[in-house]
Amino acid sequence: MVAKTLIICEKPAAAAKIAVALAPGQPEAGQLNGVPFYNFELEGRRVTVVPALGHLFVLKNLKPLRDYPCYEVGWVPAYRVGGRATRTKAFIEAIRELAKDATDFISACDYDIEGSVIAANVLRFICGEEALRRAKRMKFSTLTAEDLRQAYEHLLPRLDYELIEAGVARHLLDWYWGMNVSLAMSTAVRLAEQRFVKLSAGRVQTPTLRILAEREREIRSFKPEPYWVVNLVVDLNGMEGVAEHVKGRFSDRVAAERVVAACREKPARVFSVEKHRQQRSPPPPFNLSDLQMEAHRCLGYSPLRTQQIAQELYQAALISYPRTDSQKLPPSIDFRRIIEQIGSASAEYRRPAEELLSLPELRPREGEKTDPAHPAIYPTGQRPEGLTGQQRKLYDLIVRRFLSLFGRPALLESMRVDLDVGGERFFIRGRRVLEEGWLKYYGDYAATEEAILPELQEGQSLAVKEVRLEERQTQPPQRYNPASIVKRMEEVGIGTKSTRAQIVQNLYERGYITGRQITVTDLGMQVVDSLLRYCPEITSEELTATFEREMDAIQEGKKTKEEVIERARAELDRILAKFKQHQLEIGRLLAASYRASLLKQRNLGKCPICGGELRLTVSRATHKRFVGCSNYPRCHNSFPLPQAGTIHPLGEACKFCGAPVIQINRAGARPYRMCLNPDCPAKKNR
DNA sequence: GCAAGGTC
Repeated sequence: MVAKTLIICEKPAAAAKIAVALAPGQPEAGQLNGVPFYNFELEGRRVTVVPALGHLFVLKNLKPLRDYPCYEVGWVPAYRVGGRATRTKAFIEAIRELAKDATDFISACDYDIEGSVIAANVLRFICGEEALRRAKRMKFSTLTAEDLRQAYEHLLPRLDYELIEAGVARHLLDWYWGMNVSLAMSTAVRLAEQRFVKLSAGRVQTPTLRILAEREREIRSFKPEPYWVVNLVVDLNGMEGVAEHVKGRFSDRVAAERVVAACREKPARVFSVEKHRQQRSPPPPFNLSDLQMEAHRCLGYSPLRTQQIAQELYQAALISYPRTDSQKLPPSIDFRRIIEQIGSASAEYRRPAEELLSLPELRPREGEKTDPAHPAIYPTGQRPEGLTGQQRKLYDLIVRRFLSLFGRPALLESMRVDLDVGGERFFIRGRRVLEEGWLKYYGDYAATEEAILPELQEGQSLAVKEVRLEERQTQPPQRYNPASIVKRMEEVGIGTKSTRAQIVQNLYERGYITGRQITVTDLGMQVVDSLLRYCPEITSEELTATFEREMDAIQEGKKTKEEVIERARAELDRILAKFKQHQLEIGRLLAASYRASLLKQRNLGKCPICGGELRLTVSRATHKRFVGCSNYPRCHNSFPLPQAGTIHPLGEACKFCGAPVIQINRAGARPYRMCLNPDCPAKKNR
């Protein structure tokens, strides 16, 4: 029998690249139940390259989760857990079939902790312990043909068992902490109130919730304080301008009034005119989190939505791999070809593409961040066809960002004019673009607001149209939105590029947070409070850091997986025992805040007639939903509602009639906003 | 039912 090597890859795209790189000619491509694989001969051996689909095996409790602590878990095929990952069944079966006559095995998954676990589980559970023991390892950091061939020629003689052990420990620790604390909270509510509420906690989700809860507390306890500003409306050679007093905020009204009095009936004299020129370089290439931030800012997409659309564009071969941290684009990418193709595919990119192609050299701006496996996100140049509206917009953002990278820096001129009025000093700033550079390629996404001031001379006298005293209030800190909290998670080092957006989404689904400007619900606040008291470890990003140190120790052979697991169990035993002692009290608090959150969720706004709460209500007679007043039967105010879709209060009053505004989300339709009042004057003219 | 991590 001819020897046969089975090369196991992390994903289909990697399998294709590895096969093409290693095969002497064109590899023979096959399929088993929709799972691609590749055959070729190399130095007298048969080689088969087959992909996994990420993790094909996941941890599952071995007996029903009735009580905690529970540490009995094992690996099972991913398709057997929940209704998801159904495709993994075909992958497991295809690998089993292709492994039948294999004599040698190579792991060619990503050389990181998860990739090592993916390959090890495939080997152990599909190919057998013997295969796991004898398998060799391809080690590469990019999927270029050159790197892949090198990795094959210099095969590591064994798997990195320490890395695998570290990876398995990570899975177990996350399961132990997450499942047990989640189970403890749900059990507490069930025992205290005989009802089930799906509650969860985890190494990443709980510190994230805590960050949001701390911001919520700052906002709730914020006491706005008044302050005053003095503004000067002046005539700048025929153009109206508003100058600000150099002192900025006056905490004392009397002092501000004195300034106003000092300026009254006096002309303004131009005291000084300062101009500065500054260059602004293009922003770096997109990695996933930068794309998520920018798509939120420019297009209003949630990070999860952006990730989904980017995945679709990747699968349509329009952009490179989106789950990357890298802000770098290696010169091996054929920038000239890509820009040519972008320019010829669409009229709107033709001019920018032609301009860039006329440059002597195409060198992109790069950022600092790197990724071991993938470059930054860039368009492939393939002609887009049949895109949905959202896909088209995200693609446009990616293309324009890419083109911007090659543009010259923009040249901006900023101007500061200081004015003197009766001995009081004011200033006004202007800004204009002298050379557009990359800004014109980034188009509307480049937010450079110009404020062009006319030429003014020192000593020149200007007419003062008005001296304004304005009372303002200090503002509470800004709320996070889904994009900024994902960014914050990245900064504090929790979650991964692939999971952060989903974890934030889970916080919404648990009812812990709500709104695009994120508000933490009573339930979310109580979850954080309870855990801060009884399991503070899980509320801190330090737990991730601790895990990472433990993983490093296992990789370096300083600790064994068993020691690490044993210590975690002992710590959890102690924490969970304390939790259990107080579970009735914890359960009552959690249940009470859960009820309060549900009630608030039904509140859509104030009743314009009696000042009560307008509430989402279901009619006993017809089972249809409508909006009723909390003061019923004293107040009979009510509004009809559309019967399909989910309803979200926006906390705003209609500009035209004062009724609360709601948003309706329907599957397959774009969310729309409406005010509750069917007789609103704004609806009359349609 | 309950995590976090890979993937399409």
